[in-house]
Amino acid sequence: MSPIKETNRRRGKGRKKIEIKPILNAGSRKVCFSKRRQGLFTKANELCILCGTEVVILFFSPAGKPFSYGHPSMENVVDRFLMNDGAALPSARAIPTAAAADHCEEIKSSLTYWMDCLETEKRRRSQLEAALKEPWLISKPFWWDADPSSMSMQELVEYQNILLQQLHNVARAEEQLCFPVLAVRTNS
Amino acid sequence: MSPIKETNRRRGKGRKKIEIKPILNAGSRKVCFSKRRQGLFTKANELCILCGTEVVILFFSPAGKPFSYGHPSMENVVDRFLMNDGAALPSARAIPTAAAADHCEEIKSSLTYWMDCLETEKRRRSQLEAALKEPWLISKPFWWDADPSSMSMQELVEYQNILLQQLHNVARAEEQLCFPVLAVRTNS
DNA sequence: AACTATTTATAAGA
DNA sequence: TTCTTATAAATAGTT
Repeated sequence: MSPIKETNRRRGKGRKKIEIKPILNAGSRKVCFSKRRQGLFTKANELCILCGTEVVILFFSPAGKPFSYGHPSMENVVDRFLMNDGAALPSARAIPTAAAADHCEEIKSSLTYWMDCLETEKRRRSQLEAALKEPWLISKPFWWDADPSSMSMQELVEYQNILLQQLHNVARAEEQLCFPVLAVRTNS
Repeated sequence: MSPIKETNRRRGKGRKKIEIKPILNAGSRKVCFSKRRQGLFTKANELCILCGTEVVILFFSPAGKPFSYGHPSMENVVDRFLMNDGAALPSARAIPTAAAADHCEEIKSSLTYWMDCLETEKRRRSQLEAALKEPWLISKPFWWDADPSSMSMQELVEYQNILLQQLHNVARAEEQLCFPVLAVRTNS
């Protein structure tokens, strides 16, 4: 009857329930990430306003890009958070807002001390990481997306083996789906 | 007929739309905070699993109590984040010997920063040491790693394609390493 | 803490 | 990417 734009009717098929598990497809993963990142920030913001909460959210996208949300500001909250843990360093907590020059020297020497400790820790950590020798396994959330062009030959071979092993697992899983009885027999 | 507990029926009157503004009543604020904190953590966790994202959330309750959520671990993400931003804090290393009161705040925040780095380094080192002692932790890339035996056929095929593509990439990378000249020619 | 009527978030599809 | 829509999920108010 009416010249309703039928073309624009019933376009989406609506939300389906999804299982919470890794999204294999990189495109879908990216879309999901964008939507949910926004949702998370919105929720965090509402919480701040409703309850007067201070919040910081830090994260890395699937592509490794860092994001942050902070209210009132990232530094502020991180700072307060660390101050809470910082019982180990009383001088850091005792600084009045208007800092006295006396305290400044004290803080400065603390700083030097802690920076030295940090250097030592970093050195130890590097050694350990070198021992692990599988940086592409450690740094990539979805290891099968790792970039081979930046790997050494040794890494390539190790990575290749893992890929082949996983392909094998996939093939077995496919057999199980197609011929469950045969598969069971094969296993026994 | 049935001894249904009519007493317990239709008790709530359902959700109302609320304006996002500070909740004045302390009791209501606390309840709201509890519910939404849980919601925020749930969302963060889903994002981690779905997209392989690393996330940290820090915040303070209205009562000033600190909370944190982190996946894979708070330290890990804060660590990566700060490492990334680290260039933004050059002053920390360049503290002048004669410190002015003006610089006190700056130094203080640097101190907090470096203490944080130290903590994360220490924890990270513990993790690595633990991993070294347990080879099975290393050979299993991640706990969320795709398990073919629980995939549908469609997922299996998609995963298989990703793996095959990646194997192809690995093979090319190996060629590049072995015969750089040939590889260049192939590309032109 | 448990219950629901609603609002809100979001998976799929265009 | 952005929009739409059906539906799943979160949650405000109440008990």
